[in-house]
Order: sequence, then structure tokens, then C-alpha cells
Amino acid sequence: MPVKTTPTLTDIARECRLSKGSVSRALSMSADDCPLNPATRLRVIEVAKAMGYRVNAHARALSRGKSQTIGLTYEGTLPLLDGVYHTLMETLIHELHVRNYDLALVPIDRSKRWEDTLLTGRVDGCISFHSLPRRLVTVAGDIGVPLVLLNGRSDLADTVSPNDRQGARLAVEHLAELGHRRIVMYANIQNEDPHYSIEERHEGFVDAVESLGDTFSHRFFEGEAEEVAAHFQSAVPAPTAVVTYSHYEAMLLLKALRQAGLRVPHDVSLLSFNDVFPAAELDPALTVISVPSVEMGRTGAKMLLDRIEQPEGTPSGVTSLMLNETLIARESTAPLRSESAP
Amino acid sequence: MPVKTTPTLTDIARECRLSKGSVSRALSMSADDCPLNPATRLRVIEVAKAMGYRVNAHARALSRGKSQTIGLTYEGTLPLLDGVYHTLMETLIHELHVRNYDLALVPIDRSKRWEDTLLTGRVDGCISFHSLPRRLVTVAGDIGVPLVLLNGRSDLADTVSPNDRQGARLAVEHLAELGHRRIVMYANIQNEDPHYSIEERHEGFVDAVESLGDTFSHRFFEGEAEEVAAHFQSAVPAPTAVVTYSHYEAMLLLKALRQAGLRVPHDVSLLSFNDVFPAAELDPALTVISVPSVEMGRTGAKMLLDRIEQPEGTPSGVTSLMLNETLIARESTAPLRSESAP
DNA sequence: GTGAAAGCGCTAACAT
DNA sequence: ATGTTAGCGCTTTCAC
Repeated sequence: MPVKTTPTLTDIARECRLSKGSVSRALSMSADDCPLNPATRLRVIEVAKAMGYRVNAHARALSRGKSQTIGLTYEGTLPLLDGVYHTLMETLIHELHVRNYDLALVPIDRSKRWEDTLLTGRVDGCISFHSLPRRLVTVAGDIGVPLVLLNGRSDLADTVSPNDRQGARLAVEHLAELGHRRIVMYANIQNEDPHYSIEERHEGFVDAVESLGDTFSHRFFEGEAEEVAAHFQSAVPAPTAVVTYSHYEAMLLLKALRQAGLRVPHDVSLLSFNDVFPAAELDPALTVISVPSVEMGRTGAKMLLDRIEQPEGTPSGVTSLMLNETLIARESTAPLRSESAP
Repeated sequence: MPVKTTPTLTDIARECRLSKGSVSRALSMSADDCPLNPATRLRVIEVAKAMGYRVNAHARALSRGKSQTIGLTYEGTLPLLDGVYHTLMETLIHELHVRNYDLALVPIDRSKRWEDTLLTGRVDGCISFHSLPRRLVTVAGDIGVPLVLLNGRSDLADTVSPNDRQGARLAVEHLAELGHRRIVMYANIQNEDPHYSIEERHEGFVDAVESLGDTFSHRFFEGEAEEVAAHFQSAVPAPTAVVTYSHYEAMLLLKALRQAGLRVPHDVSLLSFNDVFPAAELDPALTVISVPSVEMGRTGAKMLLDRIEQPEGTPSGVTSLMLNETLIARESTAPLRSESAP
């Protein structure tokens, strides 16, 4: 394979009988800002195109001190298994590309390679999902690399997150309209430092139920799904609906309820957070509270890039944005049956 | 936030009372290759560390003509929804980091931005999942950027893929040992250009069944899951086991079978390809054929980086590696019941 | 074993 | 409106 060698500014300059500087201006400034004679500018662009010119990213980066790449920083596992992050990622990548940035994956792990990635100037800014490692904040702060946190809470950086309290309210109101009065919530809490959204979804849930009045009751489960199923089976009076923290709990519970001889939605209405695979493919398809992934991606990218490109004065202070969630009704919730238990 | 300014080679040189060149040698050459007095070398390293020195990635890239980043190229949607690619990705990233490369996401879409990413020298090589867009091969070939394809077939680049025929054989043998004789396969073919693995898994399936002898029968379904379920319900004699192309089909079929009044594995044994979420969480947990993701990631990364770093002579020609799959037995397959239908 | 200097390709400040 | 020039920070060849 005969490796073509790309022309450089100098080549174009020679061809155009202009100086490197002018060619650079013609090629990298907008028509408005460019001091060149518009005709010359166009001619240069023409020639450059004809010769297949492309700037050398490294030369530009060295000269400008900007890499035009954003790091996606995350702790632990790639934030994708989760499903919630898939749309978010796609939106993010798209938005970054539109504004001429690439996205690199930067796991924050023990290897410390992430420090190198930041400290050698490979990224102009970072987007974190979920949570913001302190060390990252420190290092990034030291070298002036802006940070944005998506779907998480922090005082240390700009933040865009879904309004889980409002989402929980949506869930409860949906069930209330279907006639349900005794509603429980289930989150399968595994690790010691659970995501803040568990708390917020739970608080929103409690608030919503309580605000509906005395005829409503609520309860929270955080252990095994079987325990929840057992409660539905034996409590008197038994609850008739459940809100799960995520699609994961929904799956566990679906299995447990079925094994306990309870049918969804016939005997129990089940409503879950997260509109991700396989929510729509399950039997029954899940009614869910959907997080505004697209908007989060868009907004997050914009916040970060604006901060990177902002002229000078560091109008410090952090911004936090909260976006509304929506309800998607499917098969797993149904009107309360008239009380005709055997 | 007071942005610290990183020291440069010149700073270290001044401090060490050495030339930039020597410092560069001390800092970027291995002990063996470095012509410097070992003591000097160590001293420089010491000082550099003390002063918090880091090479400037752009300067190095410009000088060396290498970016130390690999592009993950993909067409269409981010290759993660799929689940199969999660482990693969993690392994890949890890392997790249160990050898000092970053990973950037490079969607091949209409925006043509990917061309820029390649042509401006932002990546030293590319890894593709699934399939290899022709335009990518062309562009990459022109500028001498090596390509590796993972989990796909191509004559145009190095390739690492799982041995689906062998996996299919594993599946059939497992069912045969459980006593099943009438086995069907189900793939929900949606688009016109299905992944090659459908064909290979199917061929492997057919070969395996046929090699077992006359007492065995097979059949292939590629439409709706309901159709398959209906067949199990009404065919005489009915099949007793099914192999699905992926976990996705497994889910569809699980639902359809249940709605048809058939229980898995009591009435039908179900075995699926892909050991990914939610295979283990389903009711029943799926017996699956697992693809060697970790090995694929490792091998793929190695092939690519070796090619990038190989000295000179272009020992062209492409390599194709095939890795074996494994069986993970769970709840969805069971011994054939003695023929005691009502 | 170490220094000097010429780039790598581009940008930007300063001329004219 | 365009040319000149001095870097950006590192690598590497060639001298000594």
C-alpha cells in the first residue's frame, strides 16, 4: 500500500504563491473573521481542497494548546451495561462532533493512566457519568480542565441530572389514577455507597404517596425480591402496586412474583424506572419512568464546550440543571381490580 | 483556580544543567537504549519527577508522527446495546492503556467527521466491531492506518472472531446429551444484511444435528417468535428444544412460549447464544453459548498495536484468528421428559 | 556521554 | 490585505 503523504500548509502556500500565514488564515478562520481578500480566501480553500489538504491535528494542538478531544471519565465498569447511558452516549458523541471534538474513554482506575491522559494535555475537558472521583476533580482543577457531571450530584462541577423526585411523583400519580392505594417501592441495594438516585426516587415516592392523603399507604423494601413477593402474597391488606428503582429490580421481582403465583399486572401492577432494554421486551412489557437522556447529552455537551471555549474571565461557580422525566405506560400496570379476592 | 503551568523539557534541562536533548533521552528511552550515563539518566528522572514533569502529548505526537490513540470505529449505533461488546470493550481499553494508547470513539456516519479524525492524524490505528465499512478501509489504507476487525469477517484487514460453528456444535451436543432429538433454531432476521454469524451459527447447528444421525431432526425459523411457539404447540411430533441466535430471540421466544402455555424447560429446552444481561436474570436463567470476549479483546489489541509498532518492512497479508466458545449451563435446558404427554 | 540544532506543521503577534 | 517570524515542546541527527 503506497502511503500518500498529506500536503502541508507550505505546499498549499507554494501552489497559491502566498505565505503560510495567509493560507493558515484562509483555512482556519471563518469568512467573517478572516482579514484576507475574500477572493484569495476562496481560491486558497479551492486549492487546498483540490490538493486534499487536511490540517495536522498535532501541529494545531501544539500550537493552540487545545486537543479538541473530550474525555469520558468513569470509575469502575464502562457505564454502558446499565442501558440508561446508551442514548446519552450517542447524543453526547454527536454533539461533540458537531462542535468538532472527539471523545476518548478515560477509566479512572488504579493504573493512574488517566492522570497521564489529563496531565499530558490529551483532553480539553471531561464528562463524567454517575459520580465524580475526588482525585479527578483535583487533577483537573490543577490544570484547568473543565468537568461536567451527568446523572450525578456534586458541588465541585457543573451538573446535569434528571429530576427523580418529579419522576417518582409521576409514577405514583399514574398508579393512583389506576385506583391503587397501597403501593410499595423496591430497590435492591447491593453496595455501601448507593447512587444518590435511590434516595431521591424513594423520597419522591414517599412524598407523592403521602401527599395523596390518608387512604394511601407506602412501604420500602431493599432486600431480596422474594421478600417483596412474599409481602404481596401474605400481607393483609396486601399492597396492589410496586414501583421499582430500576429495570433490574423489575426483572428480579417479575420472576419472584411469578414464582409466588402472582400475576403482573392482574394481581400486582409494576412500574419501573429506566426505559431501557429489556423493559419493552419483557412479559409483560414494563410501564416505566423514562429519563431524558437525549436532553441530558445535549445539555451536558453544551455546558462543557461553552466553558472550554469561553473567552477569558473565569465566571466560576457551578451550574446544576435538572431535567424532567416522563411516563411510558405499557403492560405491567393496570386498573385496580374490584376487591373480589377469594 | 490557579492553573499550574507544567514544566517543559527545557525547565528540567536547566535544573539538571544538561541539554534538552539529553533530558529527552533520559526521559523517553528505556534504560537499555539510552546512551546516557546511567547515573545521569537516573538523576534526570528524579528531577523530572520532583518537578512534576509530563511530556506534552501534542509536541510528542507532532514530532513522532504518532498520536498514541486508537479509534474505535463503528457504523450505526454504538456497539454496546448489544451486551456482547461490553466485556470486549473493557478488555480492549485495558490492553490499549497498558501499551500506552488511548481509545477514541469514531462513528462512521454521514457526517464525514470520521474522515477528518483519520486524515488529520488523530488515530494510529482503528478497531472495528462487527463489520468493516469499505470507505473506512479505503481511507485508512491511503494513509497507512492499520485496521483490525473484531467479531466480523473480512479479507481486507486482520480479523479476530469467535468460532460460531464450534459454538453451535457445543449447543447441539448439550441438548443431545439431555436426550433431545428434535431441535429447532430460531433467529429473528430483521434487516437485509444480517450479521454473518447468523449464517455460521445456523450452519454449525445443521452440521451438528445431522452428524448425530437419522434419529435427529432440525428446522430453522426466522420470523416471529409466535410462529415458533405455535410450531412447538401443534407440530406432530413436536420439537423439544430450541437454540436461539441470541439472547434477544431468547427473550421473545420465552414470552411467546409462555403465552402459548408451554413451560421452559419443562416442555421446551431453550439454549441461546450470548452470555449477556439479562440472560442470567431471566426466569428461567438461560443456558447459553458464551463468546470469548476477553480473549478477543486481548488478541485484537495485540494484533493492532504490533502492526502499528512493527519496525518497517510491511509484511502485508491479513491474519484471521478464530477463538473457541464455551457452554454455560443454567436453568433453561433440562433432560427430555419421558414421552408422557396427555 | 553529551550538546547543538534542525525540524515536525501550524498559529499568532507583529510588520508592512 | 498579506508577509515575516517567533514560537508551541519534543525528537533526533550529527558533531564533538
